[in-house]
Amino acid sequence: MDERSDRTLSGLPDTTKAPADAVMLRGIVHVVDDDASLRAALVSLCRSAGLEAVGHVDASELLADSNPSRPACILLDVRLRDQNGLDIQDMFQSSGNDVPIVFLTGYGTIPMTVRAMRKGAVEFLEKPVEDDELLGALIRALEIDAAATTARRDRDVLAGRLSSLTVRERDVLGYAIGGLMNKQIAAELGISEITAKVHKRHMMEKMGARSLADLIRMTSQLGIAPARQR
Amino acid sequence: MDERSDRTLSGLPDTTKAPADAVMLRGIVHVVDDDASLRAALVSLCRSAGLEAVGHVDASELLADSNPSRPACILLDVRLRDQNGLDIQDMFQSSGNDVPIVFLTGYGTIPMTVRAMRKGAVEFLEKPVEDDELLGALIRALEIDAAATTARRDRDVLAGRLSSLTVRERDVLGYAIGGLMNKQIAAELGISEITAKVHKRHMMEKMGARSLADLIRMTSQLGIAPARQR
DNA sequence: GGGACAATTATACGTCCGTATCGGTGACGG
DNA sequence: CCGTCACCGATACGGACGTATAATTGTCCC
Repeated sequence: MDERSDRTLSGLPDTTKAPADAVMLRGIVHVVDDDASLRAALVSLCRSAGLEAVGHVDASELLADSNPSRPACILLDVRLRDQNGLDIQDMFQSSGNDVPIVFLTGYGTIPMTVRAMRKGAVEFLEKPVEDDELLGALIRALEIDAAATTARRDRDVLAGRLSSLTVRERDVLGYAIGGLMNKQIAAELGISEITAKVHKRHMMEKMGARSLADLIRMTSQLGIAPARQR
Repeated sequence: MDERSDRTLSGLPDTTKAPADAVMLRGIVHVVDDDASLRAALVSLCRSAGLEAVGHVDASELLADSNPSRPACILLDVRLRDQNGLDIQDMFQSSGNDVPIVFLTGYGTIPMTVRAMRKGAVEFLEKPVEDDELLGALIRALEIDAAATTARRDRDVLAGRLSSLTVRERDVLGYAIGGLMNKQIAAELGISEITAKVHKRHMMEKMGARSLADLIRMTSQLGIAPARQR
């Protein structure tokens, strides 16, 4: 059953022209600090500025729960009781979670700053920090993740369609985006041209691609390279 | 069998698999420091490590001469006599020159580090610096620019082909990469399908595109969006 | 055993594409 | 004045494409 009736140019809902989505689904700030009183103060500061916020003693919950459906950012103390904030950043990265991180530290050094920023930290702030400066950084982080979230969601839709392809359909896709003719694709797979056409047709339907141009844009977004070039 | 012996996806020479190119055309380190003795010491340190290096009192020469044909990087002191290294970084960016910068400073702060790193600095080092650390950073910067240089060169070739198109050919390109049929392109331009075919043919030849897939990859590399989507 | 699905092949029809060949207009510069 | 170039148009042909219709085989699972 095909229920992709209302699709846009690339077969995806047009998120770029739907700011309501990003506004309705507001971001959340995860405050990670093992000092209970400071944590509470940071959380309440966020809330007073209209930002949703929750506190965490450590980052284990956040590392386990990678919920990519909602914009989020992390306010992370560099020096925790039993962990290093920079190592936590590494763990997020190696687990493929690119949630924006705002660092906060009492005893920061320039090498630490370099390391954190090089790995994509949004900010690296020193305690004591101005409220406005901190909130500004968090808002910026949330905006970054809001954009990343919509992009990731689009990408997941495409990845889902891709995974719905059969082996043969996936084969044909690889050659089709290389600009090969049906006849060449068939020869490459050792089947008749007619069969290749059938696979191609099914593939285009499943991918929701209206044209070869559409398909190529989708695959390049998914990082798929042609199996062979014409 | 095919004859794709020495061509890549976009019809350009495969620079990614030609390390000889990056090795033969070695990078150059531009040392910018207004302290003559320190500048000389840094230059000789680079040369002792086999890196080509030249010294500059200020960055005006570098800003004026944007020679993108050769890999380079800049070793920049944050505090110069009459200029701020971070402002120089800004000027490079606003002039479209993305040459990698390694900062060196005696009195650095974390906010300065954040600012520099956020704008793409490769490293932010404090004086006194270990020779190995500095050289490592410079080598990394040169490698970054070597990759950027080849990418830019490829891009320039494509941009050159694009600029060789006539107005009509450029129009047709915009619609063709949207997946429109010749008939639709002709209707869009208010001309006959035959004429549209002619323009398309010339366009494909000038762009060096063997297939629509080729063309789309080129245009996406150039940041060209379809004029209309099918 | 039968239903669902993937993979395969075939014939046939209309459309689209690329190309070749021919011709006409207007603008620009040597 | 004439060559060059951009732009426009037409006819025609072979091949490629998309689609519809139909059929066979094998596998997996209930």
